[in-house]
Amino acid sequence: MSENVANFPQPSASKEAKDVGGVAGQRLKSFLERIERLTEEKESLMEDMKEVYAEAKGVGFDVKIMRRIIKLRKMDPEKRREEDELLALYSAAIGLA
Amino acid sequence: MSENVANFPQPSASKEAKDVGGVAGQRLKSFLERIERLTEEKESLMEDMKEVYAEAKGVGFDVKIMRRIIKLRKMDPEKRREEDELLALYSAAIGLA
Amino acid sequence: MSENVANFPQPSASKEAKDVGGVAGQRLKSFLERIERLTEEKESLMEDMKEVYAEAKGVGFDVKIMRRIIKLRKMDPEKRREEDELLALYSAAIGLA
Amino acid sequence: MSENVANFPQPSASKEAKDVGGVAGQRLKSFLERIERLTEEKESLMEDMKEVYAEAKGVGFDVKIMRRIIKLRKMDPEKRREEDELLALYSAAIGLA
DNA sequence: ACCGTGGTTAGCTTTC
DNA sequence: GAAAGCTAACCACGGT
Repeated sequence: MSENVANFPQPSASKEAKDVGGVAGQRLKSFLERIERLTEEKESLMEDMKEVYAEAKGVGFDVKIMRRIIKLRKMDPEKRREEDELLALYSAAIGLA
Repeated sequence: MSENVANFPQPSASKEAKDVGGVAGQRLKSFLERIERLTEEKESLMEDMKEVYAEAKGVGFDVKIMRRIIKLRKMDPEKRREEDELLALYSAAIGLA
Repeated sequence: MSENVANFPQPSASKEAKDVGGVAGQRLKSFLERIERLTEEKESLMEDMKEVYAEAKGVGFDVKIMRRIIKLRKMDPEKRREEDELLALYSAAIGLA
Repeated sequence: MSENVANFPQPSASKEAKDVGGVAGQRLKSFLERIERLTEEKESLMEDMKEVYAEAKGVGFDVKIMRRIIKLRKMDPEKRREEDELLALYSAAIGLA
């Protein structure tokens, strides 16, 4: 297990609270801001997606089914075929319609 | 990677669909029923929990805060202390109130 | 919106920290303990479920497929049929295998 | 409840399976592709975020705490203050450290 | 009464 | 292979 090597200098007597961390503080802030920027962009895209779904729903498409389709299209065809086969086998074995 | 050793016998000519799997089918069914039974019990408990929260809310307690308290009580005190300390350190370093 | 009617008495000068809340504190504690008891039982059941899945996996069943079966068995047959039909319709419409 | 107004024409005798849906099929495909494009972009951003966290971790920062900080910075300060106050009140009431 | 939002839970991925 | 963290689906609540 690695210790927090970024542990702040822990100055025994810092006069200014804002100095806590010093350079490390700047570094941390930078990381956080990068994350926050990316998060904003991500949320923007998620908004867009919601709008697309809403529009599709507005013209009568079933969103839940659309999601299933998206998933299916994303899957490897071979893997999908195998899983479906196994599902059919299990279903038959227990008498599930 | 281990193959599905429980692969059903795959009789080339089973007369009855319900026979697919045979003994394995019975075994599978048993597993599924055990899971389903446990799931029912779990859902019953979750219902009970919801009722407790509802009652607490009814007499004016804030459910969200209650959940936070539950979480805190569940945490190892030492670990919690360490995390809070680190949080305070980081907060100070970036000037977060 | 209702205020927190359970707001504690907020004694202006409580000598003992443990007196904060008084009767309400007792009430809160009781709620929390009920929740925690139920949570324990729930987690125990979840452990049991994990064990069942592990056992099934141990004899060669595919856990992921088992989960799908469980879901299917839980669904209303009519609703399931409708969804599958819609899925087939959409799939055909976009030329998905 | 609104019916699926986008229900496909359901031609009683479509000669070509790929014709199912016709115009609606094109429309659906378009929606799906828009979603998939946005999803790709989102996943790319998520990759970036993971890299930032990995880099931060690499120089010794605690990722879990960073996430807590991000959350705190995102919260409305006033709301946060209120919740913390309530948490403190409840904690005191039940004698939680 | 429905829509939208927030929170919780379950499933999947990845790490150890 | 087990455990943890993250993501996506589900659900219930509050708002309009």
